[in-house]
Amino acid sequence: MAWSSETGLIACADCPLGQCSGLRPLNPVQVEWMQTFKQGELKIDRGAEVLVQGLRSAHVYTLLDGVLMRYKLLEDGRRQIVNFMFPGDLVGLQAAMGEPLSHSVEAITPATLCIFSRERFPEFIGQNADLAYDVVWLASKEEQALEDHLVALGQRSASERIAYLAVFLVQRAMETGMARGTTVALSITQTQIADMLGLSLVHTNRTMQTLRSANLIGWTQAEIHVADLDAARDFARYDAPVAANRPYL
Amino acid sequence: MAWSSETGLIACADCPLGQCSGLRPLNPVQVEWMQTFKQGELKIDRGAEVLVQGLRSAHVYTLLDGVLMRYKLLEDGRRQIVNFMFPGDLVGLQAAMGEPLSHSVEAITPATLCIFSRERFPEFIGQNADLAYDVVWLASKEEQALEDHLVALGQRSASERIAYLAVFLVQRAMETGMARGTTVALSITQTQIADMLGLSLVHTNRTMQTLRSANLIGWTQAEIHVADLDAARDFARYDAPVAANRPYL
DNA sequence: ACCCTGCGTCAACATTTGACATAGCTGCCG
DNA sequence: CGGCAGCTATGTCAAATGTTGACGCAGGGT
Repeated sequence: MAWSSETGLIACADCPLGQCSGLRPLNPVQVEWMQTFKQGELKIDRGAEVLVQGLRSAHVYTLLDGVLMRYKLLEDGRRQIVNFMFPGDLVGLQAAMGEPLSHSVEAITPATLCIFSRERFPEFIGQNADLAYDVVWLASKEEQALEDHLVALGQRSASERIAYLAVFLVQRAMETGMARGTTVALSITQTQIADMLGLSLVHTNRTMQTLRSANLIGWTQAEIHVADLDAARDFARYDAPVAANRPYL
Repeated sequence: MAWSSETGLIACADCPLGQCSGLRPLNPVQVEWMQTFKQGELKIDRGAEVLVQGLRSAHVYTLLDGVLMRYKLLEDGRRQIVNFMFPGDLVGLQAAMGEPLSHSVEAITPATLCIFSRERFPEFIGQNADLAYDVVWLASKEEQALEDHLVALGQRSASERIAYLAVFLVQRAMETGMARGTTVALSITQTQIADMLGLSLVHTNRTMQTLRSANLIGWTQAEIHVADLDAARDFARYDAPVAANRPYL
């Protein structure tokens, strides 16, 4: 409280992520420890870039609010969206390793991020075993998500892919308290969907219409609505990962 | 030495990975620390399963010698190979997190693995900051590899994908000292290539023939040979990641 | 009010890729 | 030795997906 009133920033003790039912709250010692590493906050609009492919970033972030996407660009302009990031996700782990980034990160909703120093990251990991473990946990989960995306791109048909992505996004939104029931207010363009799933824009459009008229996936500019999650999961042949208690920093 | 002669196992001080030019050797303190965690070795043949999707494993491994593949199966039998693993890679990080595995791991050459206890992994991470950092580093690198695979599946044509995979494998083999020049003796079946790249077996076969007659990629049952690495990289539009000094455990 | 621009939609057509059937080759094993 | 299993190779055809170009609608700036 003192911290927030002095600095105008959110104190770690008041971290909004603590309210999030899908996330495991930090204990008081950890909160205090995190607080010493918090450097500030970043508030950005939809469309703003957080990190740029190829550069080394001086910061690592935790996403406090909003949704981001990570993508890679080829020189010829092709874009592959690699994953979407929800509150509690660690942004820029590669930066923490002192490496140039292999991808860019852009906000797809207005977003708030918590800023940490890249330089102090080794110290951060070294001095608190629990949190080091959590970092590994998050990295392992991220890897698991990418595996699932790989399966989608490699093995599934266009309609299965779109159903898969809808289920994936709705689930992540539910975990992080961003969903009302099974509906998520999230504006994702069809171009973004196409770039994530490796489909052409037009084919994405056609396929989405088919799924919509089959009443499987209701996906509009404004929101994603999956009436029957189980039916959609079944159609996409996607086994939902068990919602473990996700840590955050 | 004492250790190896007493137990018949390789002592960490004699770890074959220490000879590998692409890997950063451990310092003596770390070697000693690793030694206390080493539980044994696993020697397996081509085709043997190391880890099985859906199960919890009691062990985590480091690959000492050989090549493995990680894959996910769908209930209907479709298989997506997620990545290949080379000496020095950490196998079963998810197991270390106490989670059921999201993928299986199978040897594609005879292989030797170093066995660590899953239960003691938190302790391992907690008591040695350097090594904890290395674990995060490895996880981050693995994530980067999966990103590259995603770009391949999402954005590249069949021939680009095959060229990409050839370059990827040759590079990893070169880093780990498994290549003679730009040739790698590694038996990968076309079915495996197809399952990795999301192509049908038949189309994979045809495309490989095309690449072979164009003298871009020489890929046979017995070995992968890329005469001109730069040309192949260029064709696949694949930017080789800088070969940083990879740690190992 | 105007003109941008971004986004979703539609139709016609081209291309890539997959499916199926079949055959040759090799190594293994009884 | 014969036969089976796994792998690579070919041909033909069908289906899935990509490409191009055009239209309308909404929002934002001048």
